[in-house]
Amino acid sequence: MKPRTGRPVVKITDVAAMAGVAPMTVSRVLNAPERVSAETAERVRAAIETLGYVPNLIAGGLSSRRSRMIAAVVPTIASQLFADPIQAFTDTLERAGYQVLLALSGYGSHDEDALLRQILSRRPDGLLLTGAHRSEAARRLLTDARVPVVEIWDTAEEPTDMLVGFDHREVGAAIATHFLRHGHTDMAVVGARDVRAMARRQGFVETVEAGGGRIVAEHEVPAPANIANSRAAARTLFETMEGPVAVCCSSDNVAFGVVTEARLRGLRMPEDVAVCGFGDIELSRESAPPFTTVSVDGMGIGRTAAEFLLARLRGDDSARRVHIPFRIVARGTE
Amino acid sequence: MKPRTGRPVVKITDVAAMAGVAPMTVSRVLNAPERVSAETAERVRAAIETLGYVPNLIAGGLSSRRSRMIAAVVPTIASQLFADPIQAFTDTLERAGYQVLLALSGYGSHDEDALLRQILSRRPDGLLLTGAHRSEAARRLLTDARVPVVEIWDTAEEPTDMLVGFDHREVGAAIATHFLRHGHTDMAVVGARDVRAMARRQGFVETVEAGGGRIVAEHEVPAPANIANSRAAARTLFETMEGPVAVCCSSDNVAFGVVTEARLRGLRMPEDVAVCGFGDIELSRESAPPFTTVSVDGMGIGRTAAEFLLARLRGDDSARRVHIPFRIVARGTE
DNA sequence: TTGTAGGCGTTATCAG
DNA sequence: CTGATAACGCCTACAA
Repeated sequence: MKPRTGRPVVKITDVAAMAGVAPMTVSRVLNAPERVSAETAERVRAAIETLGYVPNLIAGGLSSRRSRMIAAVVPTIASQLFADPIQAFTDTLERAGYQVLLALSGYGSHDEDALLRQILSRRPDGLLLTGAHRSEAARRLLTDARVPVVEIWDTAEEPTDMLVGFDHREVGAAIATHFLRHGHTDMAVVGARDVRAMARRQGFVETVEAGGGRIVAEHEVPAPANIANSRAAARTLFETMEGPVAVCCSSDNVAFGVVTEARLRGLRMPEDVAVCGFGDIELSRESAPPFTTVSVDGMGIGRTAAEFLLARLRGDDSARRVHIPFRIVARGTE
Repeated sequence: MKPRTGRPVVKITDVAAMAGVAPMTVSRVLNAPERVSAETAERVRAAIETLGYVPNLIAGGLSSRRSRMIAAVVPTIASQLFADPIQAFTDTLERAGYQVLLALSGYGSHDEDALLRQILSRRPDGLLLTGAHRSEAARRLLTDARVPVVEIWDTAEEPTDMLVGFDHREVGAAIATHFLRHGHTDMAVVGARDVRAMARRQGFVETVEAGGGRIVAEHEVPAPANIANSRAAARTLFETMEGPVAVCCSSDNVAFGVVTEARLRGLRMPEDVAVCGFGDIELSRESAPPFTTVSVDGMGIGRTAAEFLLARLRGDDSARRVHIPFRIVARGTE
């Protein structure tokens, strides 16, 4: 923006002048071609081509009050976890003529309100937020902005607006049940301490204890969990454990670290160490040995979230909230 | 955007009215607080607070001709490869008050022009592009738009504008030299066929042949290369090879696949199979065994690219082109 | 330090 | 099917 030298950037009036039509007609050729005669459209398109006109969506957005932009907030792209949802979300919206503004929030509770304010100042037509627990201030910000919002990857009693998620406590409980069913009683928890990992942990611990098992160790690694820290935690765990253990990991990265250390130590899986990850990223399937993990349909979540927003943008005001199923994929580490 | 119900979204005139000042004063409080008296600023801030005013950057951008937005185009976020550059780029620009619009281009030659046109229609104040080889049309689009552009992660005789990259052929050559120096003569190439991977491959092959070695096998996997396809390629390679081989992989994902298969087959590394990856992602360091790879300072690239853009935006018009060093990190697979 | 006037480039709306 | 006119909400430039 802001050309300094040479001729200024081409605008709609330039195209209109060259084609011998009103600016509004150029606009129509671009946004509603069916409402322009074929010959006129042809002339206009020729002018656009020779002038190299690129429409100014900032001006268009101000006038139409539609930015044709959807913002998506995810914690990080350093993990594979959110790659699928983002990709599916983006693809679906692009096909509908929207662009996605991707914002990274990090895991610490870096002032989400400030980030939202920044985003909202661009007047997105819709918003995807990861997680479903927001401050009152954030919720007010969002409702005041009157923007459709989809929260994904979590669940809450009262979502801000629309929701495409699952219950992390249930995930933890499912892992516990799975381990218990396979006869494990001594369990360990290794992982990060972000909100959702904590929810999974809680579900796991509760269910283990209710089922007659016990938690023999807990090891924390900083979020987002990397392999190095997870291996370190695993080493500590293996040095102190006194018998077979089933380990509930907060992500596949963590699980990979645990499996790797177990293998290097010659521990048998699942006899000595059972492991379950979370995420079902390629590594869980294609490393050796592959390991058991929780699979969530990330692409489905992304696509559904996009469709919910599109429906709302089409004027369909029904509330939309779905829970996406998850499942444990057993791959030999129990 | 486009509220339908209830009161309309608060705008600058509402704040001005409540604070008893002109709209311009509110604008100043937000954008140049030092030019407003403390008391006035206080009143204005109070009004902003109670009304929940969120500035409209679309309107502001149209007026000021600055979008305060920088667009970044990367092939994918499915690989860890670009996570560091993106993160560093984003962090640096955020500190300077810019937001980053992340766009994914994919690897196929999906019409880059169309993507650029879309992006430019938002009038970004600057652009980061991955790769340095563009069509003439794309270059014209970019120069006509008069936007500062940094190309990263590659090099070219005539970059579009600024450049923070390295020569992929040199990378391939360095791997070849490394293998040759360790006494390898029979080499294989496994990997994707995207532009830059091909450049590395070319540098590798040339240097191997010039150095008296020979290429005994080449295996292709679709881009972006995943572990599964890489393992499959490795299996084929190992079934057909007749002696020790040094394998040049197009990425760490590929190398992980090769190392995994080699380990499962009981092949010794590096005696039977030497492996070198590209990217130095955590997996190369923290999987077992760790493997040799090429390390590039991704964060440095991202930060430098951001700084180049910021300098240009400050009005400094000097050309900026740097080559970022890379190095081979030997980790035991030779 | 604060205010006024005008315009940024496009599209909604209504008229022809 | 096409055009004229008036916003859209803010900021530049200038004036007081």
